[in-house]
Amino acid sequence: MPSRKTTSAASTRRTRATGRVTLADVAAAAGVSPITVSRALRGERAVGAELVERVQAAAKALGYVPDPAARALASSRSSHVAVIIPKLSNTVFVELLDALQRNFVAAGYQMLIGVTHYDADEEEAVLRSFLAHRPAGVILTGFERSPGAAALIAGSGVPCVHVMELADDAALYSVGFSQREAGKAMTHHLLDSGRRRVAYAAAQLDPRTLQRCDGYEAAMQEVGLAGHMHKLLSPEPSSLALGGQLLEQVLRDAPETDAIFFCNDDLAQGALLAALRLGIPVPERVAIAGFNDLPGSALMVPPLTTVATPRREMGERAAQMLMALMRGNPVEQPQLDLGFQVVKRASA
Amino acid sequence: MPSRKTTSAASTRRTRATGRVTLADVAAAAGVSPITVSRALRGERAVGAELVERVQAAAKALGYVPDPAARALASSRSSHVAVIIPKLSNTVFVELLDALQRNFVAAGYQMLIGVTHYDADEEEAVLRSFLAHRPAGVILTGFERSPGAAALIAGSGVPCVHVMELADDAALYSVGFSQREAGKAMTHHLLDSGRRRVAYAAAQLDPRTLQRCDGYEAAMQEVGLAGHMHKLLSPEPSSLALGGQLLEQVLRDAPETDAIFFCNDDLAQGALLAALRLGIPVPERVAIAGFNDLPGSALMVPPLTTVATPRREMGERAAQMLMALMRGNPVEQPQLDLGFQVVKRASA
DNA sequence: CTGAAAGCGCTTACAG
DNA sequence: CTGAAAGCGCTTACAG
Repeated sequence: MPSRKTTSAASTRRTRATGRVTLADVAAAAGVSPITVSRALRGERAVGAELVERVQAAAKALGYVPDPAARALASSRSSHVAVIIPKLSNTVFVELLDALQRNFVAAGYQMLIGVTHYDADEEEAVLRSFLAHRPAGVILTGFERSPGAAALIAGSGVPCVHVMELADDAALYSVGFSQREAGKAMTHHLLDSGRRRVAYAAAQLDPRTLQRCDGYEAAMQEVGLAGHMHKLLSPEPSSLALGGQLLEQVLRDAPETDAIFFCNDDLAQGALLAALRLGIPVPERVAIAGFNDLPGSALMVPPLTTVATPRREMGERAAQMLMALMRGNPVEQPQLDLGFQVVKRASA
Repeated sequence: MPSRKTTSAASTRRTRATGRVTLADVAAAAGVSPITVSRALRGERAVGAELVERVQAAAKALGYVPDPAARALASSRSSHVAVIIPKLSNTVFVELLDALQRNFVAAGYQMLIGVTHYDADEEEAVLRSFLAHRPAGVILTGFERSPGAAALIAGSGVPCVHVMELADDAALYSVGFSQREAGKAMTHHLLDSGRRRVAYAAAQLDPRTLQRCDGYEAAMQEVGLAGHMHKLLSPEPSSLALGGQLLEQVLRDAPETDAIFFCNDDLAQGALLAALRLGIPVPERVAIAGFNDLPGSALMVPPLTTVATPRREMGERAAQMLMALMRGNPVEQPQLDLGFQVVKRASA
C-alpha cells in the first residue's frame, strides 16, 4: 500500500490509549501550554489575540472537542441545566421545554429533563439525582415543593429560576404571570358578556389551577355573585374525555349554569366536543371558556374563548435569566411578569 | 454556643476543600480500600458479601452520592443516553420520550434530548455535541440521516437503537412497525368499505409519511385503482389548520374523491373540524381517516377512524433493547416489530 | 476476593 | 499575559 500524504495533523500525534484528541495535543500543535489552550478556547480574556487565533486553528485542525466530564470534574460545574416539569403529556409544558431547549443548546448547555408527575416525592428524587450532576442551573415549575426538595436546592448553591408563576419572595427568581389575575379576568369577561351563573371546573388541582380558582372567586365576589358560585374540582388528571364528563356533571348538578370556565383548554375542548355530540348549543345554552389557548382551540366548533399564556416567551426569558445568573451577571427584574391575554371567540 | 452532639458521621471527616463526601471517605469509614467501595457500590461481583454490606452502610451513613463526572472521566462512559427526535411539537414523539424517560431513569440513566426539526444538519450538530458526552447509548428516530451523522455514530462505537421504523439491515437494531404495511392496511380498509376514489394527503413528508404513501399506492394498485390515485403532498409542517386546508384542496382538485387518508391524526382532526364548520357531511360526502390514534381522535365528531401505533411500547422496548446492548447482553430480536392496528370508527 | 499505582482530561489557584 | 504544579473523584488494568 503506497504511503499517502496525510493532510490532517491529527495523524501525527497519538499519545493516549483512548485515541482522543486532548487539550495537550492542541497545546503541542500550537506550541503553547495546555492552560493557555484552555483559556483561549473558553474565551477567557487575558490571552493574547495572536495566541487565541493560533490555538483555535490548531484545535480546528485536530478536530478537538473538549471532554465535558473532565471539565465538570475539574471545575465542579457541568454544562447541564436541570429542568423539572410536572408532566410531558401537557402541551403547555412541552412548549415551554421546546423554548428552553432552543435557548440552552444555542448557548452550549444540555438540558436534563425531570418529570415529577405532580408528586412531591418524585420531585425530590429527581432533584437529588440531577444535583449530583452539578448542573450549572435549575429551572423549576412553580413554587410548591417538599421542604426536602427546597433544602436540596438551597444547599446546592445552584442558581434557580421558577417558571409559570410569580414569586412573592423578592429573593426568588421567577418568570411567569399572575394565574389568579388571569382567572379573574376570564371570569369578568364572562360576567361582562351577561352571564350570571358562572361555574368553574377544574382537574389535577395543581397550585396554578387553584390560583385561577381564587381569581374566579374574587371576580364573583366583586359582582355580588359569591352566593351563586359553583365549583367542580376533580383531582384526576386533565383530559379531553374528562372535560366532557365535567360538562355533563355541571349541567346536571347546577342546571341554572349559563357559563363554565374550565381551568384549561384540554378540558374545554373536550366539553365543546361533548356538547356537539350531545346537541347542547354553545354558547346559547351554556358558554364555554378555557385557559392557555392551545393550538386547535381557535379551530374548535365553535372557536374556543380562552386565555392566551406566554409559554414560549416564558421559556426564552427564563433561559436568559438563568444564564445571566449562572454567569454571575445582574438580573434587573427577578420577578418577570409576562402577562396574559383574554382571547374572545365564539364559545363565550 | 453549646456544643451539640452530631449524629451524622459526615461531620467527623472533612478532607476535601469541596466538602463533598467521596469514595475515599466511605472507604475510610468502612475500613477498606476505595476500589473495593467502588466495586461494592456498583454491584460488581467479586466482593465479599460481608464487605458489600459494610460498605453500603458506610455510604448511606455518610450520604455518599457518586460523582457522575468523575465516573465518566475514569471509565470513559457516562450515565447519559442520547435521544434524538425530529420535533417536540408532535405528540407521537413526546409519548415516545415519556416512555423512554420512565425506563431510563428507573435504571439510573439520564436522557439527553436532541431535536432535529427534520433537518439533517441539525441532526449532525446535535449528535456531534452529544457524542462528546460519551453517552452510554443512543436512540435514533428512523434511518434517514446524513453520511456525516452516520459516520459519527459508527465511529463512536456507542450502541444504538432505532425507533419508529424497522431496519432492512440485519446489523442494525430497531423497534417499530412497518409504516408501509400500516398505510396499506388503512387504504384497504377504506376500499373494503366501498370507497373507490381514495386520496392520500400528507404533510412534512418525512420518511415515515412517504412509506405510508407507498402502502397507499400498493393497495390502490392491488385493486386496480392505480389510475385513480390522488396524492396531495405538502412539505409544510403538520397542523390542524393545514388539515382543513388540505381537505378543501382535495375536494376542489378532485371532487370525485370519496375518502381521504391523512398521513396523521393532526391533519385528520383538522379536516374533521373543517368539515363540521363547512357543513361537509362525514363520512357521507367523504370518509376521513388518520394515523396514530392520538388522544382525542376517539372523541371527534364523528369519531376518527385511524391506525393505532405503539408509541409507548416502542419507547419501553427500545429502552430495554438499548440497555441490553449497553451491558453487552445478547439481543434475541434485533428488529422488533410491534405492529399496528386499524381502528374503525365512524369517520370512515 | 482485595489492593496500590496510575491515569482519565481538564481547570483552579499560585506564581511571575 | 503565560505557565508548572496539583488536584477534581473516580475506575482501569495489573498484581497477589
